[in-house]
Amino acid sequence: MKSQSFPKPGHDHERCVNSLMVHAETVCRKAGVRLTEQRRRVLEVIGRSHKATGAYDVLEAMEIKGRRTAPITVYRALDFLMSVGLVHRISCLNAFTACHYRHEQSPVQLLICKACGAVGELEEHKVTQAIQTAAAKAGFAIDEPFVEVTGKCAHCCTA
Amino acid sequence: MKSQSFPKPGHDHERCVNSLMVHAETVCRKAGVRLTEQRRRVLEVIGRSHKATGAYDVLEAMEIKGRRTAPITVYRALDFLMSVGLVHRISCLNAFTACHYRHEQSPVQLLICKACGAVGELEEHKVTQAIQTAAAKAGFAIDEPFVEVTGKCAHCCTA
DNA sequence: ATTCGTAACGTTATATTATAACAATTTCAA
DNA sequence: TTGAAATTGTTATAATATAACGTTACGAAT
Ligand SMILES: [Zn+2]
Ligand SMILES: [Zn+2]
Ligand SMILES: [Zn+2]
Ligand SMILES: [Zn+2]
Repeated sequence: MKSQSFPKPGHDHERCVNSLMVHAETVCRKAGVRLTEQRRRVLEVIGRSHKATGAYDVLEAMEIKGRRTAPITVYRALDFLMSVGLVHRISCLNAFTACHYRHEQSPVQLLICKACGAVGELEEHKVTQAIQTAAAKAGFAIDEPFVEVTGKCAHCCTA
Repeated sequence: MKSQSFPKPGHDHERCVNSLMVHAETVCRKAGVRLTEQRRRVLEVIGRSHKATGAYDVLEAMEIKGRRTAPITVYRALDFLMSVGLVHRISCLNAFTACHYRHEQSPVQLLICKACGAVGELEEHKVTQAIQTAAAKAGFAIDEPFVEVTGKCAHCCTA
């Protein structure tokens, strides 16, 4: 029901980043897990935009003076961040996006704008329920529903 | 609305394959596109099971006397088969599955059984509509909705 | 039947994404 | 303090996908 719109172009993204990192601390503390330096760095990089970010883009962005960490380091951090819901995987792009919202692990629908690359999120119970109902009719017990929708966001539609 | 159930274990799969290939001919003829030898071979391999098949599994299965075609050949055939709706991509698995059904390009929901690996398909308008409604509320113009659901199929639930 | 443009395929090389295996280090609590 | 578990480092490799370009096959028009 709680429908999160796309971030406006030109918004103060610093605030998104700050809020994201504070939120991350909270989430991890509550869950009794550790937001280590590596995990924080990866989240920071992914959070720098609302677009999908590839694992190797993260890797590159984390590079300090030509010294880069190994891919596995990024993937490990990503796995962790996904496990606590701070990052979503966008499987149709083999990429990732930071979750700037506050849903609590309930299924999300990802909207991917092909024009500007931004990723929006919906948390529509009706969608989840429709899937649930349809699956049940087929006797299928849902583990996890992945909904990824490509298209054009509101800002790009009017532009 | 038209809900396709999972194929029963032990069903006569030869019939599925035959039907699939006949259907493929029809579809291609109607669309005025060519179901070439390579494309046919790729579809045959993927159609051999109701499971998700990786591109390199196809490649391996197409091998004749140690002579294997190049990956690009398989990917090209896959792109073609997807374009005419004879194959679906399962992006959460980086794999593909033959479409044994007769929906006409309308959005499909893929059900992936983690127990037996089988892939079922739904064509629930209610799901598509719920997504459409939710997206519209956010001002998002849908290009294509991808719905992939992992879980346990009816046969594996009772087993 | 010949010609010509396009679609399909072959060939080689390479890009991109992701994980395996095992050692070293850090953390936290008993 | 010390020992088990979690995290990270290091090296190597697996798995998935595409680029570039030349050749062949097909089908329509002359
Ligand atoms: Zn922002
Ligand atoms: Zn956009
Ligand atoms: Zn079958
Ligand atoms: Zn099953």
